Amino acid sequence: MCIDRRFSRHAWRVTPEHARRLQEELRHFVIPIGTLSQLHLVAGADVAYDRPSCRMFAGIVVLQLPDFQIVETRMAVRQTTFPYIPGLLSFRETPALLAAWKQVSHTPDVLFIDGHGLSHPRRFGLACHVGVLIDRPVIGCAKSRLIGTYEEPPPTRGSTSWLYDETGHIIGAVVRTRGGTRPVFVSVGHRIDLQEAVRVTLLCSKGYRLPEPIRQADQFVERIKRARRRTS
DNA sequence: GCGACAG
DNA sequence: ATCTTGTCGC
Repeated sequence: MCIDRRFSRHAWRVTPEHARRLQEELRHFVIPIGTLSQLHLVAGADVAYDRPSCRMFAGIVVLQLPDFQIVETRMAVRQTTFPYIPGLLSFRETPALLAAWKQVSHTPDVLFIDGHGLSHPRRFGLACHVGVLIDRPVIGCAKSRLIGTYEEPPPTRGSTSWLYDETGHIIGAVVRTRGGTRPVFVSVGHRIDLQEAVRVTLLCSKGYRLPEPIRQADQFVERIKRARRRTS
């Protein structure tokens, strides 16, 4: 029986209440400023789940610019130990992502994470959590909204609009990385400002909706999962 | 109580 | 995220 089913019955180390308290504590360590002095190596991180075995496959792919050639791929497998709860995603995926990160030898100039950063209920989404722990520039790039309001950006590639919180403060950007398709939600993860995050996201978008680093990480973990689906 | 809700 | 084949459209 996997953790998602045990959830309603009992036992984990960190309860949702505790997790939220930790986010309120850790949010103060996020550095929402900074620009990249160079952009030679970029990386993307993502996680895939295998329902039946309750395992998760975290992967990190490092690419070199300007050709986007893959220079390194690393992965880690972990048993799922925390349920998916909107706003607490990092407590589910961070352990596996960190395990994969520790194996990376080509330290990238920036890391793209598949999820939100500051555009989060407590301003501490997955991108911030991972960013603070590895203390490296991280950009949060999510495929859908978690919180905030925004106006649909023009349908042409490169157009953007801001994402605001209930107070009217900017917490992220809605970016059209490709014409004719839904935009992505970019936010600060760590050690980079929003403007720079948007700029780099567009620079790394190679004709697809998802920035190339994340798209590659996506395919990578998907392949790993299929290849190991029958092993235990 | 009702609707929203990253992956 | 995952379950899943073909199909409509640029």
